[in-house]
Amino acid sequence: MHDGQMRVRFAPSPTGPLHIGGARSALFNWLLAKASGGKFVLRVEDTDLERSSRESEEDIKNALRWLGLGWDEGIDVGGPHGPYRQTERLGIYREYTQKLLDSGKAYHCYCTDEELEEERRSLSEKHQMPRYMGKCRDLSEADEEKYREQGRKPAIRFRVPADQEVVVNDLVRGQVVFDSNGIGDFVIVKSDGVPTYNYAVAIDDALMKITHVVRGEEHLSNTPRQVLVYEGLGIQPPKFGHVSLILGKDRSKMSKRHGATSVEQYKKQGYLPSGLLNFLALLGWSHSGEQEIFTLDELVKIFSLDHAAKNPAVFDVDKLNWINAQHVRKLSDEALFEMALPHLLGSGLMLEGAHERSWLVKVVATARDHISYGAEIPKHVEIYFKDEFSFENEETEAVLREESAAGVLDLFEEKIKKAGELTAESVQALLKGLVKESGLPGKKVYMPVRVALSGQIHGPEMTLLIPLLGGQKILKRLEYVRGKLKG
RNA sequence: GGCCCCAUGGUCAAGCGGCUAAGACGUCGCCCUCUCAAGGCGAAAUCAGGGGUUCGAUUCCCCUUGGGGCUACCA
Repeated sequence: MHDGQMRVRFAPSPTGPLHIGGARSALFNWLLAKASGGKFVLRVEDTDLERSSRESEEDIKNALRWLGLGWDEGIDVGGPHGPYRQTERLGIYREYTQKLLDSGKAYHCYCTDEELEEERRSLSEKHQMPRYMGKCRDLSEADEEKYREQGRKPAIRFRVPADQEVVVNDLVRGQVVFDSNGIGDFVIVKSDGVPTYNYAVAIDDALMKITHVVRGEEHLSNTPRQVLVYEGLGIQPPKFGHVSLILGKDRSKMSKRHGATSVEQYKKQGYLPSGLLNFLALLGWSHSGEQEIFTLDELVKIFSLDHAAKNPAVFDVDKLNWINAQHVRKLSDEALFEMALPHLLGSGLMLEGAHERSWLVKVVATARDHISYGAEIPKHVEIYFKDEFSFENEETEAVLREESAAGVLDLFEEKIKKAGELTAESVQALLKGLVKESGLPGKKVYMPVRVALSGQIHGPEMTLLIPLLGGQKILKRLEYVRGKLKG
C-alpha cells in the first residue's frame, strides 16, 4: 500500500445527491492521494442518460466541496486526461470498440428486450443462471443485414472466453477468483451508442492512469468483467480495493428508510464536515491506537488500506452524534456562531439583525458543550430569547407557589436592581448572599429564580443565564411571571 | 437458483496460534451539582454452530447457519 504516488478517483453517477457511502469512498480515495502525494480525480459517470442530471452533478460537487474533499483533476478543474464526463468521451470509447469488433472480441447483438426477457425466464425456470447465451455470437453478414433492414439497432456485446479463471487481486480481500463461464457476454455499448458502466469505467480508469480503484464492495462482482475488458484490449488493469458496505440499523444496505442517507441532509441538520468525515473514516477502517477523534490532516497521516475492514459496518447515529459533538467543542465562538445562525433564523426564535452580534455569539457559546449538531442549538438557547413563556408543567409552576418563593423573588429583584455589572462572579456572589439572607437551602433559592426567569425547571447555570439576560430583561420577566401567578 | 464477499459485546472495532479477549458509542450505577447536560469513576455485555490441523485455537482449513452483494442495453 505504500507504493509511491497514487492516482485515485471518485466516479459518481449523477443520479441523486451524494450518498453517505459515496462520501466514504471519496474520503478514502482522497486520503490515499494526499498521503502519497498523488492525485485525486473526479470523473462523472453519466452514461445512464435517463437518470443522470446536471443538478445531481452540482449537488455532488457541492457536497464534496463542503466536506473539503477537493479534487486535483476532473470535472470543472480539468486536467491532462479529460474530458471527465463520460458522455463527452463517446468518441474515445468508439475507437476501442472498433478494435474489439475488428479482433472479434466483441460483436453486434440484435436481440430485442422481449427476446432477452424470454431467455432469462426460460433459463431461470430450468434453475440455471439467467445470462446471455450468445444467440448473436456468430451472425453472418447476411443475418446482420437482414436485422438492420428490419430497423433493429444493435447493441455490442463482449465475447467472454469460456473456461477461464478471472482473478482479481484485491487490496482488501486478497485473491478472488471467478469462473468466466458464469459470466454471460455482456453489453459494452448500448443500442443508442452509449457505453455501459463496466466498459466505460475500465477504459477511463486506464486512460486516466488510475493506479488504485477503491470503491464499495457492491462492485466486486463486476470487477471480473472489467478485467476481461482490460485483457481484451491488452491493457494492464489498475489495482483494486473493495471496501465493505455501510448498512442500516437492520443490516440491509443503507436506504431512505434508514433516515438521512445523503451528505446534504447531514449538512442541513448542522453536522460539521470534520465530524461527518471522522465518523465515516471509522466505518470500515480503524487504526490500532485508542484515538477516536481525528482531523482530516491527522487522517492523512495514518490512513491506509491495510486496516480496511472486510465486514460490513452498521451506520450508528449515536456514535456519529458523539463524534460530531467532539468536533463542535473544538469550534471557536465565532465559528460556532456561523454554524448556529441558519438554525437560529430557521427556528423562528429571532429575526435577522434583531440582536447584537456580540451578544448572540455569547449566547450560542453556552450551547457548545451540550449539543451534537447545529439543529439542536435553538432549543438550547431558546431560554435567552423568550421573555414570555408558559410553565413547562404543573410541577414547575408549583416551585413558585411554594411559601418561600415570593420572598426569594422579592429579595432577588432588589439585589438585581442594586447590582452593578452582572458577571459570572458577581452573580455567584449575589446568589450566595441571597441564600444566606433568606436562610433557605440553596435549592429553595435557585429553583424559584430559575423558574421565574425561564418557566423551566432545568437549563443553563444561573451564573451563565443571568449575565446574558441582563438586568432589564430579568426585571421584565419577574414582572411577567408575577402577573402570571396572579392571573 | 448460480456466483462472490463477510462473520469478536446492542453498534464501531483491536487481535494477526498461547492475552484476565483492548478501546470507543450506547446502556446501567456512583460522584459532582440549584436543574438538565457535560465531566470523573465504575459495571454489565462479544469470539454464530459443528468438524478438523496443532501440545494449544478468537486466530489456520472444511462444512453448516446467518447476513450482504452481483447476476440489466443501472451505475
